[in-house]
Amino acid sequence: MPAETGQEADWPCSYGMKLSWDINDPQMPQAPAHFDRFCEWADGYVRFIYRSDEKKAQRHLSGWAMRNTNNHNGHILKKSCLGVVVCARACALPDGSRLQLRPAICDKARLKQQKKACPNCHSALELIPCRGHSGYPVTNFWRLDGNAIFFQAKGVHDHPRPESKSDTEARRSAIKRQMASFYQPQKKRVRELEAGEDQSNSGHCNDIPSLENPEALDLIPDTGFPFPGQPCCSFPNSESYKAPCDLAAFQRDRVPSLQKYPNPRVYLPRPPCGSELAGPGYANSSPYPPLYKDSSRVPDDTGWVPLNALQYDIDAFSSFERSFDVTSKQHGWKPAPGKAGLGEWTDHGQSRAGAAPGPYDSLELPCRCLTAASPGAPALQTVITATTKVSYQAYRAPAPKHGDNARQVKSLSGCPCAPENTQTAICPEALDLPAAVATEASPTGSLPLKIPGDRQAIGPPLPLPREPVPCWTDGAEMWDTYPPGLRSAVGYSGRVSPFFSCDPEDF
DNA sequence: ATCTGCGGGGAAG
DNA sequence: CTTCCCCGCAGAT
Repeated sequence: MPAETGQEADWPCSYGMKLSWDINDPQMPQAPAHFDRFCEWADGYVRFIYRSDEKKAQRHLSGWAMRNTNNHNGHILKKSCLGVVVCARACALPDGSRLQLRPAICDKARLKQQKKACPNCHSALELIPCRGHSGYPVTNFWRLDGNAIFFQAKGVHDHPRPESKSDTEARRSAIKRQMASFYQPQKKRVRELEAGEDQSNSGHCNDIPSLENPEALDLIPDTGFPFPGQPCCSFPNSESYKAPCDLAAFQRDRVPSLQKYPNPRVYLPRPPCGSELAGPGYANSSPYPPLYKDSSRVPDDTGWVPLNALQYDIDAFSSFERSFDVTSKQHGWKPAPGKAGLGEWTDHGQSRAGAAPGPYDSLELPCRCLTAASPGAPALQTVITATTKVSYQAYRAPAPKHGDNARQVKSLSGCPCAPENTQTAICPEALDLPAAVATEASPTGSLPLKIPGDRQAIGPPLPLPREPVPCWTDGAEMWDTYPPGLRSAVGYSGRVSPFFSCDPEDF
């Protein structure tokens, strides 16, 4: 029977990728020998098999903002990515990072969210849609079968990570707990202050702006609170990790070309490490062919650092909107160090032409559950894309035409990632290691042929880790017991303090 | 108020 | 026919 083994804890590779299956298969692997640990930031064409009692899997959670999408198949839940909400001006937060809010899942709530202003510079917020799957949003599929929950992701997120839901929830609960004993006394004080101060709320700061607003607690820096940081997935393949990642160069090459487009949206903080390179969508439709040149450069680590640990909560900020006018004094976008001239985010438009992948780079380094294997190994070879009520209910075997090929590929891949080297399990991001790059698609620059639908995935080898990433969470309950912040307890404090302290110079 | 899942239905290839 | 997406409904949080 399937059972998690002790060694599984350190298993750096996805079991889901080691088995040959597709979410649409009539029969899923029976009694898997092992299960994957929950991957909150699944990205790329990956598959995981979770225990049916895995809480997060049961809830179909994801760090990405995924909304339910009807696939007309009651057995398979399909969810598509909503992208990320960012400041239209790409203003830099106090710590230099960028705002990356989690889009509300509910349409109405999302519209409402977008009407709000950037909590940092007050300019408009912008929703960057996900186009990581051949121009369409990345999709995730969930299927409960027996004692396992099968997960399959299709597409490579082409945008920064939004704040994860678990981060938000954990942060709030932790902060609330900590503030519990502090709240009452401060609340009283705030009221006293408010009573004696300007009520206009214009360009004004309160010492303690939002204790009145529970949501605002999200903005309160809590240096003593260990953020979960990004869940760390292991880097299965040391080779791919070292790989050609010359995303920095790639980016340099790409940026100029992006400027030729109407609405270039460029995130430059970090090397793109590959999503576009590996993603099928980009492989065949991106106007910016991947170029690999100088691989000697080590990408800097500035810019789009995911703010998972500390995302501004728009609602929370509402109180600030009422109380402060930061617009006039707020600094605008600042080029990331070393990226001057390249990081300009010029696009303020809301849409990208057609279904083509957005003309912008994603510097954010989404978690790639490097389940892929060696650079030459095919990624997940999904043949059947979504699930259609008809095909699924008919339980018809995968079309031989493509299915056979896919199977072959699958068997070949077999998750060669083998890295069982637990050392590689260290989160590269935490170590500031250069992002790994996946070049499988075409180290030489050649592009995979355009293949309709998911079959594209078969062509390009895997979406290799364009970044260090990892997504394993340590234990289902890790969110309740944050490990020391991998990314930034300090950053959190830094980003928020300005609002909290209301230092006049910060506004 | 939101999240989440379901299902109808239309558009596009 | 397949695959996508949008929309509304309803139950759960």
